[in-house]
Amino acid sequence: MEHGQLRIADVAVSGRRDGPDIAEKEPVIPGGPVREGWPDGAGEPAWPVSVAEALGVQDRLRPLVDLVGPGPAAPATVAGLDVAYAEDGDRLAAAVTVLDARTLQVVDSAVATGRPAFEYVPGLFAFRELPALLDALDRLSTPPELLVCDGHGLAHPRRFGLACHLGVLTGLPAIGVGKTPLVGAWEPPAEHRGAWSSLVDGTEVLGRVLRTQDGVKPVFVSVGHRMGLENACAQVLALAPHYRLPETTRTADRLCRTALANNV
DNA sequence: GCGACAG
DNA sequence: ATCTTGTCGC
Repeated sequence: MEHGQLRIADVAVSGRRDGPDIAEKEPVIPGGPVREGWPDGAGEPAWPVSVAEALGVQDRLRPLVDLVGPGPAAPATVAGLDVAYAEDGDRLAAAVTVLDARTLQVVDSAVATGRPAFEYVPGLFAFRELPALLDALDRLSTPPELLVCDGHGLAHPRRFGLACHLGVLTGLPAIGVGKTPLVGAWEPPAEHRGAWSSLVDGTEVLGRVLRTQDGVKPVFVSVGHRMGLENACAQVLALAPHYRLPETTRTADRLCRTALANNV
């Protein structure tokens, strides 16, 4: 599956490298951009290398998020994405597993290895894993109908978390499922599976705190792209019939870990 | 000014 | 994310 087939948005993904403030231009990753052939804008770098550039990228892509689409009510295939890091944090493996939405069986999968593409900065987390995740998506034989991301979507300081970024870049419906909160206020939902409470920032609803199993810690669900919050939660519940996390993330997690262990 | 802070 | 020991519970 080529980037073209994924319909990577034809937009500038990077930030401008020329700026007045020298201090803010310091590369976050020594050596600069790590990805070649990125669908960058005219004359612009392949990937942001500083915090200032990354913030600029988010600001530019944020308007491209589709908040209208309710999303597929009954997707045939759902993909889970996750990344595992080596102990030294020098190497990583990204995995995508595609499940049959009805049987929850893995019908396709792919792995890509690489290096973290950015320093870990809360709010800029996506820039670390995106290149490897897109590489893995490229290796699938068929595009999935929905992406379930390990991290937040709209529940982000600038309303553009990993799930939004991945959704915009691929054009696919995407939802974010975080294990811990990043932003927003919330109250613990009732103890039973399916119970939820709103994750809010003032009057703005960022997502939902959803209990996927009786008595277990809830997960944080937010819209990524081309999905409605109600539908997103329904999909997550359907994907988590027995465990706290959706089967999509569980299978992807196992795949990238074993891949990392086998140096594959 | 001092914490908090997806993975 | 990753490192860690035992422990509580089904």
